[in-house]
Amino acid sequence: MNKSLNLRTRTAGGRPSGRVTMATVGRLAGVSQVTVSRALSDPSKVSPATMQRIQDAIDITGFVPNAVAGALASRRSKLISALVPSLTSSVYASMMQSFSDLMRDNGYELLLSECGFQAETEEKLIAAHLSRRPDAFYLTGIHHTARARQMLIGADIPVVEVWDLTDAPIDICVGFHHREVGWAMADFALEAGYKYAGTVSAGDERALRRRDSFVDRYSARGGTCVGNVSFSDSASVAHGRAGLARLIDEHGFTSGLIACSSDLMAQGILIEAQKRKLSVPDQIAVLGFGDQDFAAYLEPALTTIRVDRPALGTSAAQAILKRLHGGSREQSRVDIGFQLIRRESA
Amino acid sequence: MNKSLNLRTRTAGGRPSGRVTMATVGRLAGVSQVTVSRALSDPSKVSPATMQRIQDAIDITGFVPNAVAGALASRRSKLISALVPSLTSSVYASMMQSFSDLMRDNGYELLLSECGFQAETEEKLIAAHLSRRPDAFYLTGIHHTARARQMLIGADIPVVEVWDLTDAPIDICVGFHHREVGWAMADFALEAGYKYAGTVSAGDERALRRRDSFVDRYSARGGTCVGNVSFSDSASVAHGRAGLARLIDEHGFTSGLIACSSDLMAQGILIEAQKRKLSVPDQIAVLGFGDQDFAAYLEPALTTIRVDRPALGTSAAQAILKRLHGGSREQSRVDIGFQLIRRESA
DNA sequence: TTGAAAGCGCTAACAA
DNA sequence: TTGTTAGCGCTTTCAA
Repeated sequence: MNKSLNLRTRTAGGRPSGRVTMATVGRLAGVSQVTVSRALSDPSKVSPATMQRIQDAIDITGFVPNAVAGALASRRSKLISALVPSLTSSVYASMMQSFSDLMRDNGYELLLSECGFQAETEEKLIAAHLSRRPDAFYLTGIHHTARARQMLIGADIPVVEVWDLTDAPIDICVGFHHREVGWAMADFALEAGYKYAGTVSAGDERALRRRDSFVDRYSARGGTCVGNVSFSDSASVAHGRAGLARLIDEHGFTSGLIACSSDLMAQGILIEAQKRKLSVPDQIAVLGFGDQDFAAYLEPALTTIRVDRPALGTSAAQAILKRLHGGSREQSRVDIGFQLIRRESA
Repeated sequence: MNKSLNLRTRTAGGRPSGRVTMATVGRLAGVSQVTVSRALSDPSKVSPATMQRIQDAIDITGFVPNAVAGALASRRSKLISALVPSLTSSVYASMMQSFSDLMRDNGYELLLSECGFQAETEEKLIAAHLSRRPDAFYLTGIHHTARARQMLIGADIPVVEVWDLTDAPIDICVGFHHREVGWAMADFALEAGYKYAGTVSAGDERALRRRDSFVDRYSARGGTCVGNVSFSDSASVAHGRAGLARLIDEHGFTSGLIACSSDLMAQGILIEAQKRKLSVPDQIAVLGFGDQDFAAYLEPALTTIRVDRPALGTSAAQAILKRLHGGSREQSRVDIGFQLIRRESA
């Protein structure tokens, strides 16, 4: 009684619950510190009566367990590091969402940083994150510096590379072949009867790879590629509009299909076409990438490549969890595929 | 020489650098463990020759400092907890970006979770985050459960509440008055000559607060509010389209201004209007909120409320850093304001 | 079912 | 400039 009063006073005062430890709780409940630890990690290992007293003590003190100490002692941080190129791009965000949901359901929190599109920036962040001893690592893409790979391998934790596929993953990789996306877009363009095409792309490496394979296949099968416009930074509606303008004004594009690196670019093209009173898809056909939320609700509705982002996130999380719990050791590769969704814009 | 060889062998082998500690590095460099710690935290406290040997030892071993142990010993985790309603909404993401950039420049990493729009979910996440002993806490909005406030106050760390303003912040708060936004929208509508108005909103509390103050002011000053449509979840283009449809079909809206809870909604309305061949802004005027990237590039360009999201993020970070370094104790409140940007849609 | 003892890998005094 | 000594608050054996 007296004790609890003391504790309440402290809680009301200056530096409170931060100082409450398992030892404090144990003292109040009349048990040792270890018993408190057990009660929290596995209640079945503690008698119901003891459990109750501990619970009361926790309520009184407002005890919040110190996961830092726990992590140091157990060598498990319950933290997952994640590096994404951009927080603002809803493409990455929407897959991150399903990834983190599943992780959190299993007791893991996310240490998230934005790494941009440069491997050197990523390398520094990997070092910073590894010092926090995450239990697993999420990376976007398959291109990393040699030192980054080395550090990651040295850390001896599950590493998942998402959004792309390679024969030599660091550990696990979940994604799809961007080259095949380009091919599918080219085949579609040809089969739909578009003899002329242009491309508008953002500056990231995967987008450029899709574009290159599109152009190769399209040309190889007899299409005429009128011009390629690319921007060094991320996709945006503004770039989409400027992209169509440049295709027309600088490359003499008059009609045909435009293959975009993302739905956002495609949206910009739709708007610029509308402004210039060019009919879509008759004069200008537009093919997006991503099948973002808005794609089906544009006017005309966007024909695009759908990537199942929730599945991407879920698969990545499942692969990590399997390693973490099950403990399987073999490298794994999951091809999530993609799908061309034909709507009205092409 | 021998030692370094041993270490290399271990690194190539099974469980490597994870086991390398400051003690290992020190042994290799011929100094004690503390000297390694000093060399890393403040090189000026160590002689250049020693520094060099330590650096070599680090390179050879691939040593990655254990920040978990560091945090436990120093009681500073260099971690900032952040809870945002949604990762996919670029509105929150773009402010988080500037927040995290500034934090990272000062050596802090982000523990980020999505908390949705319910205070109960948030409460659980707050508890989980606090157990990791973050050095500061970032919250979205000012509505939290009593227990959440209590835990946060008990943690005795800087807490910043962003996106809204209140007279009773937990600690620091940075935002603007949503009520004033509604008033500004109403005043604009009236002064621009729109006698009829409708609203389309997402389900979050701040959006609803803006809408309510819009409706109050607009009606009070003589405008006629034809109808309000709201959705229980987040804003989207699809909801924008459906919103206009419902305003017209269910509320008999024929002409006037539509005040939206976000630019995304506004965009949907623009598209639906185009589809229905209603001219904007002549028959239907549209007023957005947020001034997102795309707003200026829609057709017609969107008239909207600009909130300086980078400034929001930077201010929040600066306030935290000031507390963390300077150590000032007084509560602070920063009104970041907002601005109506008139373009073509209204 | 419970407890005692020994660390986890660092930082923070205090000495030398 | 460097080292010694104590912890930080937990988890992990190992005993009782």
